[in-house]
Amino acid sequence: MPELPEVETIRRQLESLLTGKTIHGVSIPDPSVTAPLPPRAFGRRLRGKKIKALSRRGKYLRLELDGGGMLVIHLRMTGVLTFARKYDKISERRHLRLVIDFGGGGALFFRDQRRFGTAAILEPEEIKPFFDRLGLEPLERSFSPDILAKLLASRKRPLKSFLIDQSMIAGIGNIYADEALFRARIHPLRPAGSLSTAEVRRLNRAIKATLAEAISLAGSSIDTYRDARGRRGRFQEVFRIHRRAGEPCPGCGGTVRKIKVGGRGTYFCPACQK
DNA sequence: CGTTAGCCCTGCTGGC
DNA sequence: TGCCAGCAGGGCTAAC
Repeated sequence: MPELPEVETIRRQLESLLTGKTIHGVSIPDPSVTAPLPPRAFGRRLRGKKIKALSRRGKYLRLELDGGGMLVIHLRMTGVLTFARKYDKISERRHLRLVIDFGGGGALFFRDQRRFGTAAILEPEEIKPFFDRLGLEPLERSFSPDILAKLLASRKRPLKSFLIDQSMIAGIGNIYADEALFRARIHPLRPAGSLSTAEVRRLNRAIKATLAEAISLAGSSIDTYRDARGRRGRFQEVFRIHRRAGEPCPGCGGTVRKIKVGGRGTYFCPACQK
C-alpha cells in the first residue's frame, strides 16, 4: 500500500525524468480514475502543459504544471506509477487506467488493480484549500515533539487511529503506524492524549526514523507496490512487527499479536509496547 | 467538534 | 480440486 515512503520514492525517481517535459497526449482506458471529470475534458486540460516540478504532500504526488495548475495523483491501495521511454516496451496492459505521453520523451503509466486510485487536475486557486485539509508533514523539521504533543493533547482515540488520520499527520498508513509504534515501544490502543512527554518524544523520533529508513529502502512491497522503475521496495524485508503475527518479537522474543483497531489490522508486541 | 461505521473495488485466502 | 464468503484498507461521507 503506497504510503509516504513509497510516494516519495516515486517522486524522486520521476523528478528528473518528467521535469521540463511537455504533455503530448493523454489516454484513459478507465475513466473512473479521472472521475468526476470526463476523460475528454481531462485530456484537453493537460495537453500542451509543461511539467514544472514534482512535489509530494502526504500520500499525494503532485505534478506542478506551467500556468499554475496541478495534476494530483493518489495511488490508494494498489496504484502503480511507472515511466518508460518507449511506449511499446510496455506490454503489460493489465489494470492500465491512465497513460500520459510525453511524445518522444517517454510516457507515464498508471496501473491500479483495485481501481481506488485517482488523478485530478487542480486549478491554481483550488490547490491551497485541497491540501489544507491535510495535517503535518512528518519529515519536516517543523514536525517537533512539541507540535506533536499539542496535536495529541486531550484526544481519546487509540494512537493507531490517530496516526493514520491524514488530517492530523499526512502520509502515515497502516504499515508505518505499526512500525513506528513498535519502535517507540507504545501500545496501539493507548489513548492519544495519554502519552508522557518522554513517550511523545520517542514517538516523534520513531515516526521520522521509520519513514526515513523506508525511503532509503525504496518503500515496502507486500503485494502490488512497485517503484517508478517497476522494481519492488525492500523495507518489507526488515519489518519488525507488521504482518508478523505469531512470530517472535525482534525485541524480546515474545509472540507478536494481531488485533483490529479502527477496522485496521494492527500488529504489536504486548510485552514491549506499553 | 471528535469520532466511527460503511462504502467503494478486485484478487487472494481459507474453509469446506 | 473447486467453490465462494470473507478479508485487505485509504479516504470520503453520513451519522452519532
